[in-house]
Amino acid sequence: MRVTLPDGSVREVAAGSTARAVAEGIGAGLLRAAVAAKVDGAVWDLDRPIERDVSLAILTDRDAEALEVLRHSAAHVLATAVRELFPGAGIGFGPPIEDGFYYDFDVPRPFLPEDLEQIEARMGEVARADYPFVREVVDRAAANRRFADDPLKLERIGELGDDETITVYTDGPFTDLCRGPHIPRTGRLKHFKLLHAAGAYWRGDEKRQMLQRIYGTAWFRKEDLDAYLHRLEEARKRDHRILGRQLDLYSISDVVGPGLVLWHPRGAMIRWLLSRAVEDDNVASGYDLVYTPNVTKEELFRISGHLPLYAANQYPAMSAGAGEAEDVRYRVKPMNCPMHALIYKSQQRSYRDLPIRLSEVANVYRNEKSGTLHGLLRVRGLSMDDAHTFCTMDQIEDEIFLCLDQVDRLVRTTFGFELDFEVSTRPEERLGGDEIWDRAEATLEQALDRKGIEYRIDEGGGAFYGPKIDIKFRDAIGRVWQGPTIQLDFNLPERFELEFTGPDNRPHRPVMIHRAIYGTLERFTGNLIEHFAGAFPVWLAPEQVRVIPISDAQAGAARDLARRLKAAGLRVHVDDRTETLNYRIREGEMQKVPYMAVIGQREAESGCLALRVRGAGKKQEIMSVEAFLERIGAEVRSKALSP
RNA sequence: GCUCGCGUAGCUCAGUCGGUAGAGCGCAUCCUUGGUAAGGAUGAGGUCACCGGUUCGAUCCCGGUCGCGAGCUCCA
Repeated sequence: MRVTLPDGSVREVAAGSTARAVAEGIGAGLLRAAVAAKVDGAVWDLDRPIERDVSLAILTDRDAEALEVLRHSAAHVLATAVRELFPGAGIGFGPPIEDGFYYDFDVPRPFLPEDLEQIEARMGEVARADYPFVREVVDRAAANRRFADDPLKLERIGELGDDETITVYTDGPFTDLCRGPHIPRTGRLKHFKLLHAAGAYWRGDEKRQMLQRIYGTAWFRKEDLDAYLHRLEEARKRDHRILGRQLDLYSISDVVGPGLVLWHPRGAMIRWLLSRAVEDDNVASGYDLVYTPNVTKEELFRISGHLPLYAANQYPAMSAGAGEAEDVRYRVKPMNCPMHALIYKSQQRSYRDLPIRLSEVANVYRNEKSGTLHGLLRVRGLSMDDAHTFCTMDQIEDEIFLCLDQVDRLVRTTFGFELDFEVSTRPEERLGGDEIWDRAEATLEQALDRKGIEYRIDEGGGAFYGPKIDIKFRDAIGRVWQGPTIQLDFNLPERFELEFTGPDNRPHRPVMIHRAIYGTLERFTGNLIEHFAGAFPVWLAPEQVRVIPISDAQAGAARDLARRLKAAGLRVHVDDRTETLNYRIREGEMQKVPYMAVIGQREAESGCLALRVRGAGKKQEIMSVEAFLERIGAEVRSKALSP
């Protein structure tokens, strides 16, 4: 039997040999590091016999796929411990996930933090017992017998096709229905931690029973585990809900309602600067600005087709205004597109008028489920930087290109975010013929190709009314957020009977493109708070300079300086409270003000300032006011990312 | 929306096995006029989320409501 290794070399081994034997033959170091094997592209257990000629790669603790194997095995060890401590616990699924694993259990009461400690300790014992993970192929009858007491597993077995091999894995006292593969022995699991428990519906279906899910993480090296836990800690410290309060950016009041944001002056400044940035870019890019009402007759959403489909997400209807018929109902708008469509429709359009690009930073309200609300990231009152382009099929590519340009400027360049593109294609149920979809999908891809952008394809992930481009971005600590979307729409033009007159003097239907760059100002601001950990770049900082006189004697000079800086368009405060210098410096640092200009006797006399740069510690620079203005002015103009 | 947990001063949190509460920060006043991350003193501030029940008595026990958190689900 011939085994081909990744370097192209071929080894002759006896049929029924294992990947472990091959690794052993190559070297003791590789054997020690070996976790699993890749056999003809599929991940296998190290000890699974190989019966035919294959290509084989040994997966070591440096391979991402090996880490998945470890985590999946950690889930089994977790289940092993739970089964011992909570006999009779039903077992659901226990997959590896990004950064860890979970396992769902059917138990009479939820797990408490004390339970997790106990379970984690027991997991350690299971790991140290160094049980082998034993793979067995069983037939359906045997599987059903073995899991007779586990209805959740029986359900899964019932779904397996007749052509599928059913395997079970046993580690010590615990046997689980599982496709595998696993680490060879539980002793390989050394660095892990249980993180938290929460309810989770069986198969994610809220109509089905709720299981208790335990989340954990596992790594090959202690440093990796520590780094991950540190990353969690770091993320906690960057939480925009905490920073939002500390920096006095926004609040959400019970009295106003959940998911409805009160923007305080400092947060409002950030929001205003962001919306100005996108509006400036819109105008420069050839969009027209429009404004539309916050409430409309419900009829509008009947025409658009959002009722009844979307009604659950809308605030309930209110009755008509004074003097109108009782049965006229109004709704707060959850989106702008129908109104923009009506602006399009307000006059006859010629193909010569297209594309027509309408943009609006607008408040819309969506009655999101209470459980989904989360600080600024998930709200009910949304400020969308919305735009709708009406164009011909032939113009789509250029219009998409324009959107991608905006994304590039406003998101990638301005904030240094790495972007990740995904094209979602036609779903099963859709509007419009294949010919239109072929063209539309190809056009999206052409625009991306033309811009030299790499992208993934989410096959069948598009909306019923058109394909789209989803753009995700990665923040300073590696977290991925949903960013801009560019969505084609064949439906709304249909429903509103939008037309333009073509060169053939006949009516044609335009295509609509929905697009948001920031998405919503709430979410994007929340992302930025976490990305910058509250330390906004100078152009975006609500307070750019804090002027601090050392003693009362310099208060006048400090106010003069502040006046000069404000005249140059800067956002400046003077902190001349009767607190010590140390105290005021500390407060300025904690408020993350990018620059503090300290004015003592020497500076007051020489017309200079002692500049303290945020985060730079004791280092200070004495400079003239002119030099400072030049420096900060350049940073604001260029939207510099530091300090 | 569902499951579980939580809700004490503006903030962060102690505490009360049922007898109406405490710290630090912040705030106010006074002293200190300070050269780069907390100078000192005094003081004000709480129907212990809200409604109902049990009890001689509830912030504490029970039920409900609202809000928050972790998830599930969904999405910008």
